[in-house]
Amino acid sequence: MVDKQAVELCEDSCAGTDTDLSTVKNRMVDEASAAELAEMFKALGDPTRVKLIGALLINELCVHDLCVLLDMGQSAVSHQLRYLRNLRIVKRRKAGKTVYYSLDDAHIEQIFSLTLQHLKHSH
Amino acid sequence: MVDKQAVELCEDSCAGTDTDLSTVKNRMVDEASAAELAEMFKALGDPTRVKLIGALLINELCVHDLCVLLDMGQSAVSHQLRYLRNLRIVKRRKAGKTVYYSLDDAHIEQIFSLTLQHLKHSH
DNA sequence: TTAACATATGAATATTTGTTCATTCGTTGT
DNA sequence: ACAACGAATGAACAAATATTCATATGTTAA
Repeated sequence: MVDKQAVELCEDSCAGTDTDLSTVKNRMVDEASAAELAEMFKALGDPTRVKLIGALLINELCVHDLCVLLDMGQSAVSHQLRYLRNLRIVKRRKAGKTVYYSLDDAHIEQIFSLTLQHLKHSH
Repeated sequence: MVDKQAVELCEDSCAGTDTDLSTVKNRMVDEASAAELAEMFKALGDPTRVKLIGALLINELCVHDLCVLLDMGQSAVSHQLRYLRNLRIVKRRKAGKTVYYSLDDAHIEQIFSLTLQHLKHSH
């Protein structure tokens, strides 16, 4: 009872922001969408993967070239490429021994460059 | 020597993709930008923070209300809000005992909704 | 088949991260 | 001053993560 009252007191005070909580709750992103969004952003939330995507934004490239460009071990690069591939951010094409990677998702480029712009315009 | 040749052989084979590595390297996102991009995306790469932002996208809200909306402890919410505030994704306004949070960055909304669209249109 | 090579993968490890718990900091009302 | 409340914080812990190492695939050439 004491607890409930405390909650209500706060809800009252916050009602001053012109909407009540149930309205916000209804318009909020649902659990599933939140999870998907987070999963997507998490994939982009690592310097190595950002660089991989940044490189593939310019050109289709094989694993070895990505290793040279990022100055990283082959295994590490391969693991991250698999990660990106599982999320369909990146796709691969085999040609003999070498495997070429490229972006699988046009939206990534938009999201990527939109955020790049944002960073440039925020001193 | 043997190693160098191996590298060159691979570079040769990859030259077939119409650009050479030095050209790609020059056009690639630099280390600093990659780090900033990753930092930004990492902030968005967690379900809790996605939900927080999702709620604040609709309305300015106090910590307690966010706790109720997300069904989470006050401490956890507060920690995540600080995280978002350090990256200037979110800002706060004090009013007596309660602190109201809102989005600090218009770009976030763009990035957020662009990615939401993307998720909706990918079966 | 054998050797050489490009890539993939599993296990191990060190680091990072999200939440909880306990406590503290400010503010308001008594 | 005191108690009550909303929010912030630091330490601790469990879970997730990125890289390395060693090894395994699969492909090509000899």
